Amino acid sequence: MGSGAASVVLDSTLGEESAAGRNSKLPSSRYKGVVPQPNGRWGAQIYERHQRVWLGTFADEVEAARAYDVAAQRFRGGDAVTNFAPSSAGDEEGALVLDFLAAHSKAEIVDMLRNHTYQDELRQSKRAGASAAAFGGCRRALSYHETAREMLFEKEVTPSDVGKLNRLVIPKQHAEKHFPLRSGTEEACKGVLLNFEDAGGRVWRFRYSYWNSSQSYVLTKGWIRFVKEKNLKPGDVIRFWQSTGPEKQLYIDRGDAQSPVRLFGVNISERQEGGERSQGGDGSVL
DNA sequence: CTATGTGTTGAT
DNA sequence: TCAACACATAGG
Repeated sequence: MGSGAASVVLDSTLGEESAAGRNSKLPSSRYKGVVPQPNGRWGAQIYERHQRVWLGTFADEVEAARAYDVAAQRFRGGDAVTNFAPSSAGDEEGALVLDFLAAHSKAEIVDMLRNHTYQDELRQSKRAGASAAAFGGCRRALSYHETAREMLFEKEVTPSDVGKLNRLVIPKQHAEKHFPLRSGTEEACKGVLLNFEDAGGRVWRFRYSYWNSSQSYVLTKGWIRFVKEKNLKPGDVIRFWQSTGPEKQLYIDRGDAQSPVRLFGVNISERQEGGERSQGGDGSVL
């Protein structure tokens, strides 16, 4: 529970009382649209037409404040009062966000916030949007090192991933999102060949398929060669990327080799305003 | 049982 | 519109 981050700002009017009244008052949030929950978590809410619209609960107060900001901008437009710097059409990143908000109904946005899937959905839309933009604009082909790309996901490889099983398990969640296989078809059964480019520009070809026996998505043929070549050890992190252009070239590289995340020359790997996130898996930076 | 979200009220 | 507070109830 008590995430250390939240500073305990005790109401000065409270003093030291409440010896009898066991229920000390809940701490108010410093953020608009954020309300404390009895269990130490934080709720987000926005009002519309005299009615409260619940935006979900969050472990992190700042995350709740962000959720409110998203809703505020969708519900009330560009001049909405927000906790943190609102997305502006001025910068590329902000324009993307605004487009995304405009493209979805209020109910959809609320749903994403309540389910904590907003970040994921937004990132997905960025991928599509970037492709579309690249189609429209007349730009020369980008060379390898200039290619705009975006990280899809990363995995800390397990002993079995780099062992004698000659396969890498791709976490189901990520596999189904980024490398969908039409189940039931021969595509899912026999698998498909996927090409990945590494940091050195070398192309690796892996067979990608679904194993019914273990209900997992795996990279098989070609994988062990990559392991040996890169000297992958258990605990190493590998990352999967995809170019944001229309070619949708896939990339793979080691996690430490931190290459910058760029989207048309704008570094989008920086944090937005505000704090950190700690929740499970998804909430990543992008 | 706990966590979530609603009913409701008084304030701004 | 907003948040504080109490508490019903959703959900594991």
